[in-house]
Amino acid sequence: MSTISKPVDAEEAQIVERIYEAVMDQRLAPGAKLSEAHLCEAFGVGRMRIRRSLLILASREVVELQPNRGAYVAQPSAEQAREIFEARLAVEPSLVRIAAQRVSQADIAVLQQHLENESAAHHQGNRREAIRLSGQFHAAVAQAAGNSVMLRIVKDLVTRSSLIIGMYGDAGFTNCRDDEHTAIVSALAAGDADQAEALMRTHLEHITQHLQLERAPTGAQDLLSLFGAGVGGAG
Amino acid sequence: MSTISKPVDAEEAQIVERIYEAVMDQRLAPGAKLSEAHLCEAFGVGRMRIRRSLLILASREVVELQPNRGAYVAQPSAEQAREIFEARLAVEPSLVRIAAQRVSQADIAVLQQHLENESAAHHQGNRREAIRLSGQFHAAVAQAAGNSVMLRIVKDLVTRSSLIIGMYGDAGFTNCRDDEHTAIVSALAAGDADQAEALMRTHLEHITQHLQLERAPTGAQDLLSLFGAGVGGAG
DNA sequence: ATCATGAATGTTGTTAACAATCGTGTCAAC
DNA sequence: GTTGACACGATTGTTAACAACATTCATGAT
Repeated sequence: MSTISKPVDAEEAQIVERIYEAVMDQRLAPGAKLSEAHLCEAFGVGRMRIRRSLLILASREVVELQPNRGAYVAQPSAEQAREIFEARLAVEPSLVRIAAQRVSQADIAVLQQHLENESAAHHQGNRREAIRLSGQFHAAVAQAAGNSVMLRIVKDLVTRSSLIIGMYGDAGFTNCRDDEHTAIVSALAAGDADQAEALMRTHLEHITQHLQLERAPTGAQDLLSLFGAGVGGAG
Repeated sequence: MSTISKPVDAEEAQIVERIYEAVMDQRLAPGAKLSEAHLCEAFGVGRMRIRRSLLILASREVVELQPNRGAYVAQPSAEQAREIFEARLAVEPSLVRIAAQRVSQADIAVLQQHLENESAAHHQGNRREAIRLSGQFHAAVAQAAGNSVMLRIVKDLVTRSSLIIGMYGDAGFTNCRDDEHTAIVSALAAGDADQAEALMRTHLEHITQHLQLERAPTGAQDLLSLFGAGVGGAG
């Protein structure tokens, strides 16, 4: 819907954007390998473009670049997960408050359309689309707030949240409950900044509560992260 | 003092970090050209490293990459400046609240040492150092809050704030008034989250008030941005 | 004198070949 | 049967040369 910026080149921005979306709707699982050659083939571009795109994604911590080993979709640690949701809790309530003070009718219409799309995806059982839209809702709020700087911040946080939910979330549990989204939009439409902020806060808390950060993360790299640091233990 | 992360390579991270600092203490003015060849010479590395570093900096919007023209230190527009300070106002009060709930004695000691350094730089008339430290103070708060995700966000915002102050700030006015920093640290030491948050909010508002966003930005590219679009004027 | 034109120069962007590293599979030894 | 070493294949990292583009300066015409 919106390229957040122009990382120097339109074609390159598109590659970054598509990988972003693939991470967001969990087509790319945490730890998935992103081979240069495969990406070159997939996008039909030279290796240089892919490398640059991967570097951008790495600088946003959506992928991890392991020297001489390649690029992998990031696997946020439990600590990083905590920090990311703490950051969202610090940013998004303030953000929705700003949005409440500034939304136009057109913005409200966009958000309501978004809610309908979410609902439709849910009823159609289109899980991927539901996840993607439920994440994009938070970016849509940032857009309604009219602050592209915060939009980028939120978008990065939401994308990494998708990874976290994929690793630590209850199986089958989607990003957000859409009825909570509906309530937020209602508060925005009513211009009730206090309620919008409160609803966003509880919404984010609900998401956090459905994480099991103490659980060993699911994925390929478990043994590495478990045993990589040393052999110490209670034995 | 702290490399925020490991963008794939230590040497590369150092280049990025040093350019960051040069922007922060206004050794690199907004609009300054960053020639690849010059940077290669300055850092003693190959062109590839420089290009990667510039790409990272561009993805953080600290430099702007103009196709076929080169890399320039970013020149935030008035609108971007508004968004950046709005973002800081949304993030940093919450951040200092978190810090108040979590700081250790060691963190307080670090912050107080920082205040002394700021004060010393002021009294010695070391303007660059004063500017740099006054920006780094906000990053130090993020570090005290124990959230590296928010640390990076704040660091990016503060760095871009330096550019904004360089373009729209009163001449000779430094980033922050250090006595306000002192008050914030006092509130943190007392564990008074409410006051810390309030102080940070007013502090940021004070900075914003000393900007003149409607003024034509100062800088090297003035003539281009002023006359690029047309010849109109009061002859 | 001013402006347009065009070559010359310097800078950036791209490509391809080469070097280095890592993972894997095989084979021998214990 | 398991373990270790070794060589092979594959992937990433680096370098250098080349191409494309923009800027600048000189030249000449109006």
